[in-house]
Amino acid sequence: MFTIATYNTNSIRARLHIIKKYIEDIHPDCLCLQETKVVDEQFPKEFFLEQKYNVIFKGQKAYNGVAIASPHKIEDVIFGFEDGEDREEDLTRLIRCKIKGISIINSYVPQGRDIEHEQYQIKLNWFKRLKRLFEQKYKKELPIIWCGDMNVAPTELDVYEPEKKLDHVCFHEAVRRAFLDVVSWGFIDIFRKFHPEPEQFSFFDYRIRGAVKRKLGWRIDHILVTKNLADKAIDAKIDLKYRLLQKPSDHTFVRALFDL
DNA sequence: ATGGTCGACTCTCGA
Repeated sequence: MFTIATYNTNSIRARLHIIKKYIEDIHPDCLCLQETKVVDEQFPKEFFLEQKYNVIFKGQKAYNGVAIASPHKIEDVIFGFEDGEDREEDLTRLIRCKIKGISIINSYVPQGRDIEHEQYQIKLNWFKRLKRLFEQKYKKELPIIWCGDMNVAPTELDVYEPEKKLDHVCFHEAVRRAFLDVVSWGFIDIFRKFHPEPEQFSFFDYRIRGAVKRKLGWRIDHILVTKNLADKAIDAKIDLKYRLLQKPSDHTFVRALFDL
């Protein structure tokens, strides 16, 4: 059995009690975290060691930050794309490694702010760079997991009132096309394989009152896997329970299980 | 219902 989970923490230091409970309950073989919002000197490394987890991370002050934690050996650690275009920020948004022979790519894709904003072009370019990364440095026949906060609802099933989100940076046609182009390299949306039904959301904006109850959410946290892993997948879940345990945060854990 | 809050950090930003 191999379990991978992804969670946008929106400050790892504010969510340690949630992560502790999740590790105790689920004991994921790989936990991919985004928006840790902490510089490396202040990263709660000791917390993970207490849970008997190894951890790799890179962050910056106030924004971004990614980490991968695992009870197993974490090998071949790389930050960023290493494509010659890496800005400082990219190193705190993309973290890659290998665990038990599986290549793991954990990404916190730039949100984009507004379709007119230059940040949106950076976001679209990010997906181009990811596509190139997979084409040049990975082999789709091998076991690979690309997961994280993609800041994209890929289809109209993945957001409430999609007809009103056409100009939203997480649903705009260009961003969906850019994301699906990376997926087309050789990935399967393993969550969707197990849950074709609507209203499966991983993110609820806490500014909207009663968003969970009213099902006003988005599915923007994804786990994509190559065929060889998809064939061994047993189940996938959105662990909403852990969101209800915390002070309003926005994202929750998404998890996939494999018979390995 | 087109809302409003949280976290980090400065006196506001990003989501």
